[in-house]
This record gives sequence, structure tokens and C-alpha cells, in this order.
Amino acid sequence: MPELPEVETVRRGLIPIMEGQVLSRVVARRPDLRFPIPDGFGQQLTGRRVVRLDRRAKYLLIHFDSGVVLIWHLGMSGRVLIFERDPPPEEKHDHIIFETESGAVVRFNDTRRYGFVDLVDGDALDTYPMIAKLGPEPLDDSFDGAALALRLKNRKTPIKAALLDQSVVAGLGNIYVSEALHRAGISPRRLAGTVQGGRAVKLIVAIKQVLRDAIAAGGSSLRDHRQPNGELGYFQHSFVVYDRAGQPCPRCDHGGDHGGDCGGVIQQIVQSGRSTFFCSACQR
DNA sequence: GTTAATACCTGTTCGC
DNA sequence: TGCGAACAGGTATTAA
Repeated sequence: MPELPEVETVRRGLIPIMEGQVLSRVVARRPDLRFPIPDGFGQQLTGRRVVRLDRRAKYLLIHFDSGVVLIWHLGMSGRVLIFERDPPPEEKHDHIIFETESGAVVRFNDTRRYGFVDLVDGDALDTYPMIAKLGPEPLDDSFDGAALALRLKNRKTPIKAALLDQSVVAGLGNIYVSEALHRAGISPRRLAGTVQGGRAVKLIVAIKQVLRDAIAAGGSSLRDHRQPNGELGYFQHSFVVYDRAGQPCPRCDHGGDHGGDCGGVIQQIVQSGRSTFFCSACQR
């Protein structure tokens, strides 16, 4: 699940638990996730104080008083569990354990192990390869229709694939790309290079709306349901097109003259190996 | 340089 | 009911 909004929800949930706290114990329970866990991972973080939790695209960045930054990617199945006290027994895929001096426990559970952690000096963060090649943050005010159009110009690949490319725009995943394209009324098959001018404006507006709505939903889930299992970042969120193949297109309110009812049915196709959901009646 | 296919790993769902 | 196949929300690497 973790795309930008879920990672942001995790960040916000972790701030009251970790920020300003000294970590009393940090343990990696296996030597690797997607990549090897760096040597001395636990030793480097134990006894250090967390000074700030940031996010870049789908990466959590935890800054420590030693100047070290923990780069943390949740991968595809990564989940963050928080227990302010009395944690239950560790489970099978709880790979990394953080404990704070105030007694809270944070666990990184990742079934498929596509997630990873790494440690880097804060001064070297911007040159860390996976961070360095990221495109703009979609929620930055400076990232507007013109900026998006420029990055899509001359691209021959379908817009669906271009938006999944983290160097074009950083933080979108398979779900929110389908949702944003639907909201913008743009076909996922349209060549990226043809999304220019007004279409690009519509698309960037839709992307920002979809992400902001999802972050808001995550935020309310943090406040409203303190989940007994401590799970963070997963929340009830209804998608308009994602995983709704065969259902009537539920909302076509992105202008046009169909008056909010296009009569279409959500279709599922495969593009570069990934499922795409869209309505061919109102996405062009 | 750009684009598509492949690999990584485990759990769940689907179809026969 | 059982069992293998297909599929799942990400990204680095390889091949074309």
C-alpha cells in the first residue's frame, strides 16, 4: 500500500512517538530486507536522539543528533506498528524494532521484504542515489501544470507509466495514478507527451487533490481509531476506480457535458505489467 | 537517452 | 476440498 499519502500518515503518526526521544534499543532481526541492513545499524542508532522526521516521496527520513539520517522505504508490504506500552509478542515479519526511552515500541513489519533501511550522513543525503534521481514533490506549490507538461514533453510512453516513473514526479504509485487520471478525465493509454497545456493543468490539480484527500483520510484515521494492533499508515479509504473493475463509473465530475453520469463501466487493463483501472467513457 | 521486461519475496485469491 | 497458477500497492537492474 505505501504510496506518498501512506508514508506521510506514518510520518505524522511517528512524530509524537519518536521526535525528540532517545532510542534505548534498536534491533534488526535479520541481516537483510531488500538490501543488506547496514553494519552496526542498531549500535549506530541506540542512544541517539531523534531530532526530526521528514519525508521525500515515499521515503521516510529520520534525522538523528549524531548527524546520521535513517532512510526508510516501506516497499510494497511494509507496515509500521506502534505500541506506546505493553507491546504484544513480536510477529513473524517484524524485522526491525525501535524502543524509545519513554517505553514506546515501533516495529517495521514487511512480509515481502521489498522495503529497506539505510544510514547516511546528513550532508550526503542529497547525493544518495535513490533520493538524487527523484523528480519533484507533487504537493510543492512550485510544481504546477507547466512544470508537469515540461517533464512529460516528448515522452512516448503511456501517461500511466510516466506517472509511475519516480523521476517524472515522485511519490505516486499504482493506485493513485489510476485515481488521478480518472479525476482528470485523461486516458491511461494516452501518450505522456500529449498531456500538455490545459490537460497538464487538469492532471496536476487532480494529482494534488487525490493526494491531499488521502492524507486527510489518513490523518483522521490517526485521530479517530487508535487501532489496538498499533498499525499505522493503513486506513479505510475508498477508491473511485482502483479495484472496481466492472462497476459503473461512480463519479464523472471533471467537467464535460455528461453531467456527472457518463454511463461508463470501470475497466481493468494491464500496462507494463501493472493493473490500471479506468473509465473509457469519460477518460480521453 | 528512453522504454519494456525481469527479478526480488511471501501471502492471498482464483480457477480447475 | 485441494492444489498450482496468478496476482498484489515498488523499484533496481538488465535488455532492447
